[in-house]
Amino acid sequence: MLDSVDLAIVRELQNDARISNKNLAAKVNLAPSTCLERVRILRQRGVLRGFHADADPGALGRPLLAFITIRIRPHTREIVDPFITYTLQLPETIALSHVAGPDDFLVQVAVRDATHLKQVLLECFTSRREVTQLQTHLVFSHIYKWATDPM
Amino acid sequence: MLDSVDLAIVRELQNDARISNKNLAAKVNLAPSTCLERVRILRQRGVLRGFHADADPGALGRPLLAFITIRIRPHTREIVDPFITYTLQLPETIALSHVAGPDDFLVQVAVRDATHLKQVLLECFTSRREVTQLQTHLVFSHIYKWATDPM
DNA sequence: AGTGAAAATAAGAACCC
DNA sequence: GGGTTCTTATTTTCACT
Repeated sequence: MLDSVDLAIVRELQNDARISNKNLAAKVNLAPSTCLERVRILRQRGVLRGFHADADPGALGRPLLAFITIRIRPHTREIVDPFITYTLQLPETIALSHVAGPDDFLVQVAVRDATHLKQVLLECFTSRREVTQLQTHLVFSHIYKWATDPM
Repeated sequence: MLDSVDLAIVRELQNDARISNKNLAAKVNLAPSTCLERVRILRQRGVLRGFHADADPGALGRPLLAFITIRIRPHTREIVDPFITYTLQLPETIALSHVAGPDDFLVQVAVRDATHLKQVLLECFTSRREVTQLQTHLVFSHIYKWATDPM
């Protein structure tokens, strides 16, 4: 499906999405026009889903990160779907994972401080009837590997 | 610190890091040269930390995502630091969070299939002496909100 | 800080191998 | 599928406000 040149293109764009097509082409040993076409196809096929700036949450007034594991009951579509919609609409929510395991959801939030976190937990989550259990993991440090390693 | 124009620039780049400077300038009502300078300063100040392509893990041969919560003992620097280094070096690791809460670490992994996941769990984590407890959450769906909502 | 115009550079299209 | 060239567009610098 993806050849080594495609993988190289993806890797470069994972590391720097704002690299110019000319530079990208040079890095992967292609002519600019060929490289442009490859990128276009990768986007069209959904291999490259988007390009996003990574902004410091602290600079944006949300220095505190936390993971919240949540169990809800009953775990039916009628309860699950509205819960997902509700959680995603919260400005504090950064990411939401629907998971199988000890918990049902893993919500990542970015907040101003501990008071703000408490408020989100109590007012947004524990107050909801379907939420039966909730655990909070305060994030000390978070490292994201933007580029996928080869297997 | 950041005025509303800076916030608008950050928001646009979070949504599309490959937007041209010309278009970005038009969206935030600045001249291209002014916009370019603002972006330069935002990068220099560390507000914008980088720009990354979001690639489909499935297309890269890792369709299965999982969160692994890990407790280690003892929780001392001599044990913690090597554990972090070790985990980050695993090709399957996508993200690592050092957290306070019921668990010590939250590791996000991308794997080929259930067999690969089992292998990672058994060979990479449970086999390590410092790992005292481990729980796996298989990810059904994962939604990431790239742009930070205003508070 | 912000702008507009000029020079340098890159993108994108047409065409060929 | 890949490359070269050419036209168009964008980026980036700089003198000025």
